[in-house]
Amino acid sequence: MTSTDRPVTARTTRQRRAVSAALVDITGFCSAQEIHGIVKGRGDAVGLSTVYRTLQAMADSDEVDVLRTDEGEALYRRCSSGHHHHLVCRDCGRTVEVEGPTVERWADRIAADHGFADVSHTLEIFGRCETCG
Amino acid sequence: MTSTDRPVTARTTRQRRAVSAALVDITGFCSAQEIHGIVKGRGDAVGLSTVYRTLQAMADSDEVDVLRTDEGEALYRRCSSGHHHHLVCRDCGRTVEVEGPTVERWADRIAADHGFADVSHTLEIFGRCETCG
DNA sequence: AACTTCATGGGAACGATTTTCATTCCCACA
DNA sequence: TGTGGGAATGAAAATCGTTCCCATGAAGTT
Repeated sequence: MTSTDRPVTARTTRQRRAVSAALVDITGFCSAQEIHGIVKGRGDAVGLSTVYRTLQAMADSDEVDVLRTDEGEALYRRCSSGHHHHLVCRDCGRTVEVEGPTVERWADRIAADHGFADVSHTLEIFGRCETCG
Repeated sequence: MTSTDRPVTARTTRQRRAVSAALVDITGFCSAQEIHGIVKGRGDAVGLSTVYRTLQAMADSDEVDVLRTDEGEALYRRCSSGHHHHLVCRDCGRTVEVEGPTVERWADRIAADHGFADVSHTLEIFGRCETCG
């Protein structure tokens, strides 16, 4: 009785390969539509719905990171596994993955102090990188 | 030559008062539509567009905090001024404003280490509060 | 090759938010 | 107290990212 019954087996299709390939060449975060554009620009024809589905699946299995624009748009980027945060350039989108035992501890502590359990958090840092200085 | 030319004078209207009043009674974060519902439920008729506009204006002048659902929906809540973050209960929406010199410094430092300037960040902590335990 | 199940894609559907624009309302000033 | 005009309102239409539907095509299995 799984909540969302996803397929038993995951298949390797041309479309999924195309999306993965596009993600490799991306340095910063991209929206689903941008990724769709990149894939299409390469001559690989992939439906927009498929791009969304694939990206979502990859997010579920932690193959990509997702973050949200101020306007609520979802941005994707392939990532290393494990818990980490991002330092994103406001101008060029360049992204650096950062880890922070300090913040993790801080967040957990604050939450505990207030009697909150089962804690998680979101944290993104924005700025302008050297190149865009 | 201001980028977005907003009105010279801000007027006090019945609608804005209604939205402000609704915000006072809210403990956690609410969506614009929920706030619209609350206002309407009280008998004050206010257009949805107006609620959106008012909330946005209040956000611009830091009278309310805005955060985004995982699904990208905007949630509003009145707040104290100054830079702070939130500890939000996943179940009941109860919110605690928290300050964290530690994180602020950490974020600035990380950014500086990577050559990023003009730094800002977003941080929200989620958990389950005692009452919902 | 036959078959079963999953995946695809194009367009319709959705839902939150924004815009449009004709109408109504504040409010500074006469 | 009256009034002019910019500001605010709201109903409906427009946006726009994202998801759903479902007939058709492809993967992997036997």
